[in-house]
Amino acid sequence: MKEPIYLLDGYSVIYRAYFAFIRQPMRNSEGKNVSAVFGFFRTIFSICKKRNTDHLIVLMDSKTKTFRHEMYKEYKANRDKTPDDLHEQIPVIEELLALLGIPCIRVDGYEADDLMGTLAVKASQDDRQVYIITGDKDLLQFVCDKVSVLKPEKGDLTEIKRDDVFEDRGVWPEQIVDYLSLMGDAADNIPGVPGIGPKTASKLLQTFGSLDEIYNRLDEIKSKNQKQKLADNRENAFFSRELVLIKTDCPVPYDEKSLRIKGEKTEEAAKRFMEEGIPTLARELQPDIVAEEKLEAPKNNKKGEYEAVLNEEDLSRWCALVKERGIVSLDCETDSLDPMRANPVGICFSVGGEKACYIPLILPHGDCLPQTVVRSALKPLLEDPAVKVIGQNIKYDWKVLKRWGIDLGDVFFDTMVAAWMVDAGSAVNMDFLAERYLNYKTVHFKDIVPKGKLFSDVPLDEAVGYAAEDADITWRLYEVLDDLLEKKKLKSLFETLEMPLVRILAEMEFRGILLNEVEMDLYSHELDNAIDLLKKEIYTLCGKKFNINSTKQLQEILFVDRKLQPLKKTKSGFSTDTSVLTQLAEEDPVPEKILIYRGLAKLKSTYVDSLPTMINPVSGRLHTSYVQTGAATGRLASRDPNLQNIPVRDENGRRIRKAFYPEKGSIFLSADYSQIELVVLAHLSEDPGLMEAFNKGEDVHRKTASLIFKVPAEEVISSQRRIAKTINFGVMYGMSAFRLSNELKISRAEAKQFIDTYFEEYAGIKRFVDDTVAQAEKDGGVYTLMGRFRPIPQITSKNKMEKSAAERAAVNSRIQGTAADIVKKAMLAMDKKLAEENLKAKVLLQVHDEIILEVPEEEAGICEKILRDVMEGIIQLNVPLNTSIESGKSWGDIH
DNA sequence: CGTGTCGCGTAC
DNA sequence: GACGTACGCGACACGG
Repeated sequence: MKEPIYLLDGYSVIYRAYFAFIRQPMRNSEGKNVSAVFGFFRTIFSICKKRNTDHLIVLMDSKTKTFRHEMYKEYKANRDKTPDDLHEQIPVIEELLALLGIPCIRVDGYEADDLMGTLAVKASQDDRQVYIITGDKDLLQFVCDKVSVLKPEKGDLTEIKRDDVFEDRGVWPEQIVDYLSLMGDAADNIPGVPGIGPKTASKLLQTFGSLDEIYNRLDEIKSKNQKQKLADNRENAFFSRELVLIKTDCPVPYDEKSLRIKGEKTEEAAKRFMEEGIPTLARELQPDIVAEEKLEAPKNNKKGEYEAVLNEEDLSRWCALVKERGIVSLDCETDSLDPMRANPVGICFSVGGEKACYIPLILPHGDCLPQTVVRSALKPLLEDPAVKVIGQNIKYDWKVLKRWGIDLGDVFFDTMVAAWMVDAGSAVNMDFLAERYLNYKTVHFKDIVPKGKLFSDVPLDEAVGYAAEDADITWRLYEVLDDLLEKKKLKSLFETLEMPLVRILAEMEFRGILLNEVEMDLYSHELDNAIDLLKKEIYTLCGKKFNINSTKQLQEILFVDRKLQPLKKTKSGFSTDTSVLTQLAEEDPVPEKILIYRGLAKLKSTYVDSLPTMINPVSGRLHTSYVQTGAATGRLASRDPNLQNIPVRDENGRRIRKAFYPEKGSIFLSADYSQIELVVLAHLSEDPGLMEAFNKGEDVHRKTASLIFKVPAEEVISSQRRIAKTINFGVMYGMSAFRLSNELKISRAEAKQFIDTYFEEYAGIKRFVDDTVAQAEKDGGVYTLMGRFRPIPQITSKNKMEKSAAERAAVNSRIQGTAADIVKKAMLAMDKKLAEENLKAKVLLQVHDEIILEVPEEEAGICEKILRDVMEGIIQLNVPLNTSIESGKSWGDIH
């Protein structure tokens, strides 16, 4: 028997490699996607190594049209265009194949499938074992004793033999062609028999054996429906069969020489892998190769030593150790993800040295110390301002412990916040951070706690291994991230802004806000009636019932039944969003009703019905959670519930705001930065025109209108001001002429004219945009005024769309991020001032450019003054930063 | 039945 | 395709 050969389906493996990493593409240091190059060669290398072979050939599809296109010009017609960042990788792959001397064959007019089919037949006749590496199902038609398919899956290859084909699909390899002819293939645009999928196809073939037999004995098919479908599509089925049948007579060389990897210029190939930013593969070829510049971060993936603390002796030993060191990493295990409801079931500590302990707190979980004993030992320790506490998302632990009776004395270092500052573009959960910075694979919560169970149900040994590990890893991450913050000059921002903010946010969340439940309930019923009425009207107008919430069904109604004009597309059909419905409302009564229905349904489901369920039964208040690492720009996010998107723009929505009210004897005080993003833009760009507008206290939109329409400010009419306002905001988001023209219902040319004039008049803004892009290209990201960095790797993308999206994000990030820094700084200063003045007023909410306080009535006057002074004096910009302050007996009274 | 994705809509 | 940053709802498709 001769050496087995390996036939690799080039494009199939390339595509699978690319899409395997699509959610988190592998990028080299320049931000270029290298997923396909990496995955493709990793597959090849692993075959050569594991199978100890050098008989491997790569087959590629013809670059010109094939005989299938001649048969059927729609062949593969509905395939999406290859993404640009994949397309760019193909020449690199070909270059590397050549350097490595791996045979790569392409024959005009034939697809790789046909080349593989031909070679598979030749080789098996030549007494060789054949392996076909592909992710496509078509090649299964060749599987037999001598031929099997290797399918790349999860970085590994699964071998598919004859029996496996039957097991997976319910048909034998020789039936695969008929099977595919019946079911068709959407990806290749092969019709098949519509309505027959894989299940039915295999059932039919099991009964009848082949496509010919199915049609010979059509009368024996019981299901009328199936019989009809088959009868109607006889031609389609047989035509599909011709397309699916792979050729075995292509003009392709088959000789010992052309089947082998020559493996010549491996050093050059290794170098090339390094250049592409794939050191892993470079080292496969040349283990001692080193990167030109940067060194890998030191990894710490030693296994930790963990112990359970079950007696007073061990407890005091740990307490003494923490006290002596004055610094500890801490992690609480609890019975709920909601920190305002969670009770601790165990606490763990580490002070470094890859050692950690776990103190269980409830019985089934371990023969543990009484909670009162643990609490009185830990309270003086953790409340001591001389003991620095480190945690991963420590705001959570802080709140849980506070409810348990311990108020942390020095919330010193949050590894999650640190990781986010170091790289705002990546994940910050601990499992990810451990792999990234320590090369350490953590135990996952899911793997030790069965679904529906609590952490306290887990046996003590396993619990120790998981929980203590969290404290241990948190400590290790602290060491690495502390260093990184220093190196990246982010330490001061971290220490003076983000870490102090952790406590402020925790306090705001802890306090919560009152919501009038009775009013919400009342409103819910009113909405219910209004929605019901609208539903009925819509059904009557349409002549049938359907689910109005389903965009799919709605499209059917609007664009098929009512024959309205689809105006916009989405990925999977026609859009039915507000802008479309508003336009359609001009010629049909239904869209108008749908708009109203949507508005009410949104209010009801997202706010009116949902908010009351989140009121904490103990405090009677609504406690949001601010996600400090939520936005890459530096903004906060709010969730569970999100109190940063409570409606305000129309009356119906404002009724929800009105249901938020202060405690008895208090009022709400709100301070809102006026136009903070435009002010920031004026400061950063130093554009004289924009600066002048703010310095003279002019109406900036009016001034913009006067500039672009070239009329005196006092002659600007409201429509001109509206356009100017849209452009002012649009510029900060990088709005295109296309979008502007849609928004303002003007022509593209007009819109472009406006934008051009805008940038002529505000030349400083133009320069700001250009400088920002240039600087982002240089540094791979942008900085805010206070030095916060946001990585934007796509800024060097060759994909036009990706590149311009990155440019917009760069410009917007500097503005939005600087504004976010300013508001955060003001929150800190405000909190400090209130404490200094011994005031009872508390900051409750932050909504990006606004902070809201709950203030006892007698403090209203003084607080208003403090608030204004703090907000307006927090930073000296080259234009004034104005604040509008309002107060009220409900949130709805403000604005 | 849970999970992930899409379309849509709310905020700034 | 075409405006930045978020969160969350209902529908739907998919996989067990």
